[in-house]
Amino acid sequence: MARTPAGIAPIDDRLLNTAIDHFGRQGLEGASTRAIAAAAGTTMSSITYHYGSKQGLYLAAAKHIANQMGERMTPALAASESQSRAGESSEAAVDALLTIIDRFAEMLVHPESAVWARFIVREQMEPTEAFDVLYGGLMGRLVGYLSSLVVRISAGRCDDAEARLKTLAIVGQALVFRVARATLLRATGWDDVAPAGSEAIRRVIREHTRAILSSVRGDIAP
Amino acid sequence: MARTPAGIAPIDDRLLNTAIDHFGRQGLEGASTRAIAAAAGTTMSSITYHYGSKQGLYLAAAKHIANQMGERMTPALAASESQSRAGESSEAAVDALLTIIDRFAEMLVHPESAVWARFIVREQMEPTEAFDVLYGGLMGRLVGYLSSLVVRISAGRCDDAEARLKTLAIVGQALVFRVARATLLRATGWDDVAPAGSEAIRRVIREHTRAILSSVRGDIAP
DNA sequence: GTCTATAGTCGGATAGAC
DNA sequence: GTCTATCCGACTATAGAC
Repeated sequence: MARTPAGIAPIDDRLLNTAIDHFGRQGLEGASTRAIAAAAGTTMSSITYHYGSKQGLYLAAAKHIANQMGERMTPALAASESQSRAGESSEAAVDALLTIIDRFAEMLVHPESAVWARFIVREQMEPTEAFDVLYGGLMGRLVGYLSSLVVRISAGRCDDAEARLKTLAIVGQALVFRVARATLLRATGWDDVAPAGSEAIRRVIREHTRAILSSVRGDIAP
Repeated sequence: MARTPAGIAPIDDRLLNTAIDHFGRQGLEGASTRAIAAAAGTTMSSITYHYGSKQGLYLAAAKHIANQMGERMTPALAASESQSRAGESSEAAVDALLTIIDRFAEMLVHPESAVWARFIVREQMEPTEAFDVLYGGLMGRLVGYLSSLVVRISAGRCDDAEARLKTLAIVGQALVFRVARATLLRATGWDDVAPAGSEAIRRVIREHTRAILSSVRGDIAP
C-alpha cells in the first residue's frame, strides 16, 4: 500500500478528511464516529483500531490540517524570508509581508479551506488541546514572523506587543472573507467566489495592507 | 410577570440565552434540548410548548441575537448617520464610518459577544434559514450603510462592488479579535482581554481604518 | 404551563469472528 | 485489519397527570 511522504495511507487520508469535515460542522461531541466511518467507506471500529477513540481521531484531524496548511504556506514563507533577507530596507520587509498575506488570502478564498476553517474557528472560539496542535504547526510561527516584519517596517515606532495586534488586524482582513462567507455572498450578490471575485478580494487586501504599512512607516500623518 | 419592551419574559430570556450558548457550541443537531432546558432551570417539554420544536427554539435564538445586537449598535448607528449628514465632506464620512467600526470593535472584544459569535460564525460558514434572520436584522443594513460611506469617501474612485469588499476587509480587522480569540491570547501572552488590551485593539483598528480610508481618498499613492 | 413517563432511535465503546 | 454483534446510555418527541 503506497504511502505519502507524510506517512499517511490513502484510507487514513480519506478517514481524516471526512473527520475534519464532520468535526468542523458538528464538533467533537456532535459528530458521529459511525457517520464519519460510513462516509469514509469503512466501519466505526476501524476508528477505534487506528486512533484509539473518537478524541484520538479528533487530534489526528487537527494534525492533518496543520500539515496541509503547512504544505500550502511553506513555499510562500520561504520566498518571503528570502525577500526579507535581500535588503535591510523597510520596503523589502513590506514586500515580504505582502507575499505572506497574499498567499494566505489565496488559501482562504480557495474552496479547499472551507472545511479546515470550520474546524479551526471552532477551536479558536472554544479551544481544546487540539488548538495546541494547530497553533504549534504553523500559526504561531507565522504570527511571530509577520510581527517581526511589522516591527522592522515601523523602524521602532511600535513595540512587539503593538506589532502583534497590528499583524492580527491585517490578517483579519483576509480571514473575514472565509469566516463571514455568507455575508460576503449576500453583500456582493455573488453565488460563489469566482476567479474574478477572488482576484478583486486579494487586490483589496493588498491595497489596504500597503496603506496600513505606509502609515506605520509614518508616510501619512496619524 | 414583568416583561421587557421586546415582549420577552425573564424565563424565555433565560431559555433563549442558554439556547444561544448551547447551539453556538454544538450546533442545531449537536445541542440537546434536555441540556438546554436543565441549564435554564426547566424541563425539555417546555421548549416544545413555547417554541414547537428544537428548530423553533433555534430560530428564536437567532432572532434574539439579532435583537440584542441591534440594541447595542443602534445608538452608534444613529450618531454615525448624524455625523454623516452633518457635512458633505469626505472627512465627515470618515468620522461616521469610524464611529460604527469602533463601536463594533468594542462589542466584539466585550465578553458578552462570545456566545453570539459562536452562533453567528457557525451560520456564516454553514448557513441555514437562521442566517436570513441574522442578516435581515442588522448586518445587511450595516454593510450597505458602511459601503455607501466608502463610496462617498472615495469620491467615485471605487464602485459599489469594490466598496463592499473594502467594507468587509475593514470589518474583518475587528472581527479577527473575536473569531481568532485563542490566537490573540497566544500571540500576546494575555490571559484574557483586559480593559487596557481592549483599548489597544480599538486604537489599532482606528489607526488602520484611517490609513485605509486615506489611501481610498488618494492621500497616498497606491 | 410545567411536570413525569414512555416510545423509538442513535450514540461510543468493546468483544470476538475471520 | 476489517467486520458484525451487543451493551448501555442519551437523544427527540409525544402523551397525559395536575
